[in-house]
Amino acid sequence: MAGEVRQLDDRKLAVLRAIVQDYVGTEEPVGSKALVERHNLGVSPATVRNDMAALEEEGYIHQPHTSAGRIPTDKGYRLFVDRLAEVKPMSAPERRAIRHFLEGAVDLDDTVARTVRLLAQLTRQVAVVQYPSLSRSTVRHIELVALAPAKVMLVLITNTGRVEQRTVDCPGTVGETVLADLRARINARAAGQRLPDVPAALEELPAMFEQVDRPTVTTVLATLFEALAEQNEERIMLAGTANLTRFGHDFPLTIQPVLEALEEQVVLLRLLGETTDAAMTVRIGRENAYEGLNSTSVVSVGYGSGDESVAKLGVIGPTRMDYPGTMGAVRAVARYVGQILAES
Amino acid sequence: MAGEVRQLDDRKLAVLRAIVQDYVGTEEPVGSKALVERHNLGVSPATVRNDMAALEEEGYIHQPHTSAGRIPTDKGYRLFVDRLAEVKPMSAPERRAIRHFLEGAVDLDDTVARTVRLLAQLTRQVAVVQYPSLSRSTVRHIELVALAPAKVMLVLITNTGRVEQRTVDCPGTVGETVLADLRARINARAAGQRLPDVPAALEELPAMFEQVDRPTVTTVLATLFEALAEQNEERIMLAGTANLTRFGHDFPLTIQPVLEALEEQVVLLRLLGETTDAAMTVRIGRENAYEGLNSTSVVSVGYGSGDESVAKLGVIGPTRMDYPGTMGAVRAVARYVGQILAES
DNA sequence: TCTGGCACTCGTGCGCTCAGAGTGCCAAAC
DNA sequence: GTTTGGCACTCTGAGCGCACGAGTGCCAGA
Repeated sequence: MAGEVRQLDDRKLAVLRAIVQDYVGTEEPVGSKALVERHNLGVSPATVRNDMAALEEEGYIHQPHTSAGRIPTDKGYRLFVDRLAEVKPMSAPERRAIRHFLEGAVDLDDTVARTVRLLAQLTRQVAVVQYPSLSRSTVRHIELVALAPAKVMLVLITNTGRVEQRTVDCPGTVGETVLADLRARINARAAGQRLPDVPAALEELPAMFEQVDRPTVTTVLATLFEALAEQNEERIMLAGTANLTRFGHDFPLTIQPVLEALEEQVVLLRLLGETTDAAMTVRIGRENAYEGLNSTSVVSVGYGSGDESVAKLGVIGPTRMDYPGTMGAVRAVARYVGQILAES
Repeated sequence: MAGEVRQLDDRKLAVLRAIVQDYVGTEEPVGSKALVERHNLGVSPATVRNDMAALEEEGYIHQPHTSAGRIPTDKGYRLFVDRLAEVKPMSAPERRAIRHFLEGAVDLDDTVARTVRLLAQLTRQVAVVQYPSLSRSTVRHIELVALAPAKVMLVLITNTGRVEQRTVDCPGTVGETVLADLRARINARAAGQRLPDVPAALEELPAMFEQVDRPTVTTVLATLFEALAEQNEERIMLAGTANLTRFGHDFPLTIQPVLEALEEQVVLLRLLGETTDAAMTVRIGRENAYEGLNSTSVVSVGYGSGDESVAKLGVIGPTRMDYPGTMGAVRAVARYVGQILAES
């Protein structure tokens, strides 16, 4: 790989950069003449043509038909992102606006909702935000409420502000004192624990109750563990689907599988799951595992309160997208959501 | 209006019905010859042509160009829905499947999510489900949890299974006993009350506490009332946007405003809000207040646990949609969600 | 009141041509 | 050796003309 790249001298790389920039802007194959006109490369079209031929030979660009201009391939975008582009930072006013908009949120739902809309608007693409994940967060409080003689509502509140709730059908009548006792003991042991550690912390609990009450206790605990484990813990919010209409000319064909993918939470979760925690991840075209997204790129990054990344967010757009701008917006938004979450 | 309709004899109505049915099926303007071939009307094409001319005169159908077939106008669909079509009931296996699918839900979120996906799948259109509204529901329990010396978390649980939560910053330290007292008193008065009635029921509460604690009490109550009033109580879930791709040929133009509308919860809420409670509402084309939905139809109906309709659900599709089938699906789903909610 | 016939309209698809943009290659210049 | 200008070649897309077919409106006769 590195060998291949080394064969391309600086001017060829400049040509590739120019091709990507122009194509992203105009959405039309770019030819040698137009290229020298718009970027002052200091060489003639003929020279550029030679370079283009070399770039095509290496698989970085491709021409749709003979005698049309060139468009970048996935591999070309990849090189562009890795070596030719710099993340474009947000301007100070933009950063202020982001922060201000996110600060207005009243609760976690609202924060996520605002984040996703903001991201969609900034990038003019489809934005995806995963809720702060349960697996990394800790128990703030667990509440038990009697609804009926043999029916209990269980509410789980996490440090990220998330609330999960379940109704439990108990095997027998549940006394108010037993319930209060159970509530107190559960919280004493579970509060502050990371969610995956909770079952272990509560292991010995049934033994501490009288024989009669044990079935109730175990039933409640079972439901609690279920809520903890529930993979539907992984929720996602979406915005900006209207931006799909700006995808391109041949778009009815492109847009259908994308819309389908967006409807499948599982697909989106896996998509974001591929993000390596620390840095920003860019998946270009066929690099995406999901087939329907083969002509789109995904830019994603982890975010979280404090140092730890507890969830991910990202943007989905056509491979022909403004990578520097998109990456800048994604990074900025992730940073600010993290701050907001840390504060609340 | 009634006068105009009376001028159309039975055969003309039959012709209109046939035109609607054919156009919905084929998506192409339907001509007189094709019409007599596919429906045995017992008359010749020429006769049908005369009837068509009359129908066009009255504004029920319209031809895109001279010498093309006819397509129904909004007014034509309206007449079709009002007088010519019968709601097509779901088959027994379909009903069983619906019920079975909805019964698998674990909580309210899940119920709504399943409902909306089901509706989208059945109608092959875009489905919208409003969460059971807070304003009609009653308080099941209100929970207060101390998070920090001067920080309290407030959790509101309704009889529809919905959970709202807020953190409250109190003016001073809050003692555990005061908190327990407050919790008990709030619940004693508010439990079972309809949400709008809660403020009145808690009016005299601050006076029952010692002077020192009153600021805390009023702050907590203020947040509670805010949570009750919050218009964001009105949440909505959406599914089936991928079905937009089946909208029609000129679809890039049609689809954009629709996607925009779908992103705006406010628009959707107003849309469903127009539903009159009892019966099913059908808004055809320009009958929709929102401009972007001028070439779509909305079929919506209220649903709820028991007799009372606490929320609404519906379907958005092209004006050229299968009204009888869609209406049947919407009605059936609404009925079963109501049952499921009543049981839980 | 319905029907068959007939002339008329118009959109669509097909084949054709032509201009323009872009390329590849080659020989000359730097 | 690299760059440049020139030239022939290719291909797409727009524009045009034409024939076809579907569909209509109207009229005279049943």
